Amino acid sequence: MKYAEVAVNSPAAQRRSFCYSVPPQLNIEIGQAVWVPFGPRRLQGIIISFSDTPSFEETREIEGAITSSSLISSAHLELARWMSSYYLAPLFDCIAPMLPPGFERHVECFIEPACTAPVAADMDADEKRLLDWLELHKRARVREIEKEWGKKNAARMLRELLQRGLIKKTEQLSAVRIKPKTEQVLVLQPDALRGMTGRGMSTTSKQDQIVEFLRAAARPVAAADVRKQIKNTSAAVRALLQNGVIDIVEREIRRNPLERYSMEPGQAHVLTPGQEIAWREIHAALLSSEGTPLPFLLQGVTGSGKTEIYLEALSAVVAQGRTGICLVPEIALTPQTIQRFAARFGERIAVFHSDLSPGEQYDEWHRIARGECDVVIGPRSALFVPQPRLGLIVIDEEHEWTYKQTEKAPRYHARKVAIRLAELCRATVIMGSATPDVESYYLAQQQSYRLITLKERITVRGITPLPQIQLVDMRDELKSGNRGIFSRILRQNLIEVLGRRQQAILFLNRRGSASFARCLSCGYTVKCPRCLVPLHYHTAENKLICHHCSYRSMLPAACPDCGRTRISLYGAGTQKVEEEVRRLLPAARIARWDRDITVRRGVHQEIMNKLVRHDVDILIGTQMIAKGLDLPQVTLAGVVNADSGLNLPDFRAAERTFQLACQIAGRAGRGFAPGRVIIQTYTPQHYAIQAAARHDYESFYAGEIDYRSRLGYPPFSQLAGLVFSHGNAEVCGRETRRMLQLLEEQKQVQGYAGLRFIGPIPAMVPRLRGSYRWQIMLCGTALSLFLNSIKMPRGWLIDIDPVGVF
DNA sequence: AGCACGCCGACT
DNA sequence: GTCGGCGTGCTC
Repeated sequence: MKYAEVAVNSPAAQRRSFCYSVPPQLNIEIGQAVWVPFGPRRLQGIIISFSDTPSFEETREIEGAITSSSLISSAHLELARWMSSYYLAPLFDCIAPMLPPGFERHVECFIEPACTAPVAADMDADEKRLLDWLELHKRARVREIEKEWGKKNAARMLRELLQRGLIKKTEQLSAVRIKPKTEQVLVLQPDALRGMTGRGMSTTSKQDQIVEFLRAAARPVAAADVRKQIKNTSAAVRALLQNGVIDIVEREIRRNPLERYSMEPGQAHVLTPGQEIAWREIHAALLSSEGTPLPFLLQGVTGSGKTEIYLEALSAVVAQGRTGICLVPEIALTPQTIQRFAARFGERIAVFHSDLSPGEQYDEWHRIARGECDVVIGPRSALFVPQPRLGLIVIDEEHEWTYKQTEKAPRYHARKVAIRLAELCRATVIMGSATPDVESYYLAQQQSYRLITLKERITVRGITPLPQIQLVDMRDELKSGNRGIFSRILRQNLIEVLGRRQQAILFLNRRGSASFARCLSCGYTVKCPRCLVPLHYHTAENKLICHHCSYRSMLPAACPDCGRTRISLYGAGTQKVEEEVRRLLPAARIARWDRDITVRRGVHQEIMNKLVRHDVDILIGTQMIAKGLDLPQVTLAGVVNADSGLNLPDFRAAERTFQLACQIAGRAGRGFAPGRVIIQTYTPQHYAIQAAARHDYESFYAGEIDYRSRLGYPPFSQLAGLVFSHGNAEVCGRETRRMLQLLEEQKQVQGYAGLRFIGPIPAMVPRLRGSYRWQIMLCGTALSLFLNSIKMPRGWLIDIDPVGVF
């Protein structure tokens, strides 16, 4: 007897696999998908290994194969196992992103009336109504009944009626939602053609027109295309089919997401001497065949030609007969990048992301699996496409936090997973950024990565210096009685830009903007007396709370610093900025670009087009506009509130602020006119602000790494976040305190030195979907290993290496 | 997730 | 007394 370890698609499975016996007649391999019995139902599972001895006493049998061959390569399976153990995530959840789109299917439950005559005596009115309703519908989904009668009520009634044998429960697999798309093709039958000519072609009947059209095309033509050329063809086509003149066959067609992008073939750029030096080093590593090369960290300011290096490297890998993956932070914001890739690789690229229709995803995945794509571009999930012979993974803008999955398990970081995957495939990794993640830069300093720097910025003006940055101390504005959003100098510059018929970008750091208290007189932000971090305002309790030590206080009536009673919750939204600009410059054409207005598909493109056509003078937006915009007419970039992000209860706040300020600075002066950047701040002395103003990554890094080492934050330690959610606030508090005690005990038992716990404190989002949320932070080393030894009850969520706050 | 079981408070 | 909420354990 043969046994198989199966990763089953059930939250109950968690990180375990389940052992099943393999029926002798069933021929299956590792990585194949199977149906397995699991409790009372059937689930999808993936075979992860075989053995001759069962790892469980009473195994059940695999019911059958879903696919005829393996879906997952051994490298990917190994990657999934590693992710499961490192991120403490269910094994199946780690495999799921590697499966073909539309693969996951669940069993639906149906209810139908049983044949037995109902005994009316012991039924209530609702139950009678339900039976009548079922009699009418014959067969209904449990979901529908729940919707009609309410979840709890439905569950109770169904249980009782089922027990009394008045209804039957049946199961059925949910329908396959994604299939290959096909079209009907008209094929001219060669011998039938002779008969036609014999009959004379003088008439221009519909039939003749169609035959003539097909003959001219000299190949099978889609019925839809014929219909487009010749109107009202259906009767004629039917007749031709009946007479055997043509045949109609189904042909599989590809849904091509690249059709949305224009694909003008582009020429390979000539590398500048600076790029040439960088490229030579990477090229040498790509050619070398000894083991896995060290990952590259390519540091270069906006416009220094990182993309050109990526393209060169991918071309070189493709020339070796291998393939590449290029990760981008957010696909919707990178049409220009995709266009450049399409120009270089033409049809042999694939775009893979969740905005594609399910059909497009399906087609792209299978194209990739067949080895038809040299390069796959996509967000973090594109890392898991079945790219054969993977030779290179590019991670563009590697510092971006979109590379961390936070909302669902596995809460992985694409950078870390990419490096692990590259090890397994002996592939190279190139990470690029103008402002590398401090942790990445540290690893480069430690020689774990190879650092390559591109220093020159290239625009249409040739090698161009970065735009001049001016810091504006907003406290001075307050002192001189200006309580507006804009400083006098920013106002002046906006007016000038409009006068010169150029464009401006106004950037607003909205994260946490309304959630801390600031004195309007002196600019002081209310801080925790114990931890000195800004207190965070929680609407639910109407209190300020410290996210380090749970200190609480009311909103102070007077400023603790200057004593005046001008404390208020600080924050200005994009709408407010827009109003202000309209008041200030009534003639300006303004566009707003943030999360609120970009839910609809195509809105990005709409705004982009307007900007390019110069139908917009001033663009106002949040983080979203900091990235990727390449508009030559933009000569002014204003950061309205550079330091509002600095006050977030997040040790990466300074890093974020620096990165955003640098990115914004990169937006201005990309055309023929030089650009200007104005940064408004209440803390001009802060090293992140100072460094950003000088475009000085090195000095930012020096300040930041010093801060991190003093506080023992990453890269000098590892973090893990534990979040507990529960409908009852009391239970939440109790359970998190119990967990903290358990953690402390385990720390003692296992002798973990240098491990500390922060919390329990309410999560940043203290209530979510009716549940209260509390969190505990762990700061130490080898946290996956440590947490592995702790039993996590229901309701806990684990985030290893969290980015941002919960 | 779903389901069964068992424990306590609120009622006929 | 018992109905039903909710916490807990189990699924190869």
